[in-house]
Amino acid sequence: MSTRDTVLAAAQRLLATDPTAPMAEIAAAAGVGRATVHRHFASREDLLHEIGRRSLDRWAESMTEAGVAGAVASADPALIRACLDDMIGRFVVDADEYGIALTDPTVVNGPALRERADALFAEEVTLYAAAQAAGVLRSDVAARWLGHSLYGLLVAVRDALVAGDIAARDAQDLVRSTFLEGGAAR
Amino acid sequence: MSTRDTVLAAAQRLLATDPTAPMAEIAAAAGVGRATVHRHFASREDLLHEIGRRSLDRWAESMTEAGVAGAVASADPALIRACLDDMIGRFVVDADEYGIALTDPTVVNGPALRERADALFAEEVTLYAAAQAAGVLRSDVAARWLGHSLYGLLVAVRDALVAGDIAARDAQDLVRSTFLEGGAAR
DNA sequence: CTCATATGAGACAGTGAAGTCTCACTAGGA
DNA sequence: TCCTAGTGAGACTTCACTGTCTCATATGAG
Repeated sequence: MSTRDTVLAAAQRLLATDPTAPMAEIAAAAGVGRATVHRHFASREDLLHEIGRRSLDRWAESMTEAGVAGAVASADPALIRACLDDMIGRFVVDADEYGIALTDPTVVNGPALRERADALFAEEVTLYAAAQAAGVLRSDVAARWLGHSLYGLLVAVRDALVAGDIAARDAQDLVRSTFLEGGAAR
Repeated sequence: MSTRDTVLAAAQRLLATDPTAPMAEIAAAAGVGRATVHRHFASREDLLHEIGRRSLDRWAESMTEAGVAGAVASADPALIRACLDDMIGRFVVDADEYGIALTDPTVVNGPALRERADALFAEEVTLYAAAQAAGVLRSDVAARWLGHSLYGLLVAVRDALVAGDIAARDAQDLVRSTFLEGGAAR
């Protein structure tokens, strides 16, 4: 792994728990001199921006790999449901690695990133809308609300993992099950 | 409203979206001089601590008013369900007014606040556990996970409101319904 | 009116982090 | 061997924020 990637990885890990961690700490966590960090990222903002960009890349990638576009186009309930399960699983993994961007406004800072995040969310919502049309998801709530609620569950996973209340291997099924079936007894 | 309360309210509102907002911005948002803020709160940490304390107060108050202790003691499914609905509604209102700062390390900073937050969460979880025992909530997931997922939905509400995707008056029912029934079609 | 209290505005110094720069060292290729 | 690129360490400047202070002003009670 290149020095640049080492720094990025360390920064992602560190900033997830402390978004205000100074550059010196990030450098130390990466096992690198402070000057070296600045050789690869002109400013702190540059570093944050790059993390945000990568997070969005991963988000887009996960939707592509889950076959969101195809599932939406198919309008097939079984395919949509499978795509949904797949995508949720990928999101849980992503959130674990790229979790910072979840709640921190300092990461997705620029208007360009903001706009791209909105576009990705809109793409994600097309799946929810298709799922509603196909009878997979309920239609009495806004498709965008379903998107927000899944996002909220990803935040919940992070908190639960930090608190040690769930096992990492259970996270995916927990989110899928809670997102789809809720918490009420059957 | 006293100047002190004005500052606190402004700080809560501002710090909910930007926990690093400088004192000058907080003062400006409160329509007050920077020196005045320092007259009421010796340091920034004091201010944050007070916000954290008040938020936890409100949390505790909401659980008391919802009758959590009584519902748990009763073990009555109907009462527990009513208490749950009541509590969720209060939490949605609280989250709107007090921000979601309860997991932000910059707000809940001291070990004392941290400990109290843990205790309150534990108290909340007793309701989920009682609900599981009474057949109101599903028992195949950890009670603490249910707590985290509700918190996640509160985050979702905030985001959805900011994005303009839901109406404030729908928030309570949306959270109740999503928390209990999930997003799958019936 | 008089006075006490609270405030706004602004000046001030201290602090910590960001960013720049230099210099010496190391590894690897020509 | 020599040279180049990348690095660590550290000095240094700049800057934003914090916290303190002073002084003039407003407001309300007596």
